[in-house]
Amino acid sequence: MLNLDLLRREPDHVRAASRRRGIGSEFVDRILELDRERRAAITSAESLKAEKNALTARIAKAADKKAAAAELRPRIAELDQRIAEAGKSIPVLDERIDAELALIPNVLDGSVPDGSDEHANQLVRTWGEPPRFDFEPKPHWEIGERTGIFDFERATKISGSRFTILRGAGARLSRALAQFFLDRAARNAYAEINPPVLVSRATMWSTGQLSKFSDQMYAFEGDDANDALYLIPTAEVPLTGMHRDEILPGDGLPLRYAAHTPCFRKEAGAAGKDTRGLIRQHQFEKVELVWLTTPERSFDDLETLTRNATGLYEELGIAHRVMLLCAGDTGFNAAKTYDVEAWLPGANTYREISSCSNCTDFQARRSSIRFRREATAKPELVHTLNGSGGAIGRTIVAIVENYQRADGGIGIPDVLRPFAGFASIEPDGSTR
RNA sequence: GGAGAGAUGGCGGAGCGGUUGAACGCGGCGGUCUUGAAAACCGCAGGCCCUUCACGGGGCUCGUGGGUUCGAAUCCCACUCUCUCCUCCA
Repeated sequence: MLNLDLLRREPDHVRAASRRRGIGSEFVDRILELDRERRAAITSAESLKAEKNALTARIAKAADKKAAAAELRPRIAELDQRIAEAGKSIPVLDERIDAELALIPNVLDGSVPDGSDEHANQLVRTWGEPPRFDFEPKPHWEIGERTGIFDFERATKISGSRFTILRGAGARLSRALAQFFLDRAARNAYAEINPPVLVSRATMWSTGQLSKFSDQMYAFEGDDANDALYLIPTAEVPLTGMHRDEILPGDGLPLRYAAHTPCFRKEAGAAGKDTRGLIRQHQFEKVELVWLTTPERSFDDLETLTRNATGLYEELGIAHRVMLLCAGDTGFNAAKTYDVEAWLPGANTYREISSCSNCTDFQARRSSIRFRREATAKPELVHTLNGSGGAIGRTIVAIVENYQRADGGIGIPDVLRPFAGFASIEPDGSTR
């Protein structure tokens, strides 16, 4: 959620930020007007309350309380009426301001390039060379189906489209990747968390997912709207939600968390995109990395987080590049996002494999996650960062396509072998 | 699912319907003392919002939402959550 105070003090800054996102800025004046009305209502209602409280205190101090109460009761009753009248618009205005504010994306960092879509994203760096093949490299679904490690047909039978069954070496590879990612997260000082994957509406709301992913999430209806439970679209939700409404000691920051969870997305609006293979699934696993950090270091921490993600693909020997997303491509909560894109020989292109974002105080404001620099200091909002480190399904895709052999078998990257327990997947699906 | 108990400040724990935003203890912060530390002693301290250039002033806040009352942490109602016992269960 955007800082209302920023909007009051620097409306032009917010207007400029909206323009960069390619959205209108009429909301600025609308909110400022609502805010003026709201504050006027609060001020008048509160001064009437103060008047009333003074009368009540007089009764409390009077020698004869009954007599004092009898004398003052009519004036108090009149004040009660005026208080109710003066204050009745406040909750309505609150709601309207919140509703407007909830639709405004985070203010972009100055380093984010202009542009409306992915074509304007900026190449930051590349690592590795795309592998050369002396045969025509195949897409992962072909290799996977031939070896039997993916079973799309039966997955469709039991669940529908955009689900995949991993079988044998495929399932083991998935498990090995989860272990590998978690192992590296631990080395990089992330605390491992195993959170619930069903979360309450309040949690979804506070992490800002309801506005961003509202049509992307699977929900279980409760007896009423408030006991609905949502399947998480990413572990970012429970990991940042954990500290909702907390004031953290400043010397404990940054907090770094890693969680391996399944993630669930409806992928509404992605019809026809990535229909083959396991690039875009309704259910997938990943290890998510989350930081709660301080404002002055959050952009440096974003670099570290991104390095943590790319380090995984360096170890796996998969060529990749880091892209700085342009204004139009940067997500709602983020002030700045780096995508890590892995080279996929079957597709002959780079595809997103991790997305690392600094949400600054945008998420923390809605979730009310704060910290104190000193024991006696005023609480300030933390900055939150999140990124995948890494995405298990998409990494399987990258391994299968990059390590495919002419005979239809698949090599396993060296670092993964101790976790997998095998060094290759043979054309018949067996392992060596 | 059934029965009971309870929800107060960072923690523990008080709180006749009226200077209780909240005793007391621990913890925290700042002092005094000390070469330094500890101990002891003294003092300061919740959060949110409105207002003010500022000093300050004001409102809200004792799980949440309603109600009674001139006045509610204290009384009433509903809800939520936690704990104990029973039941069930990976």
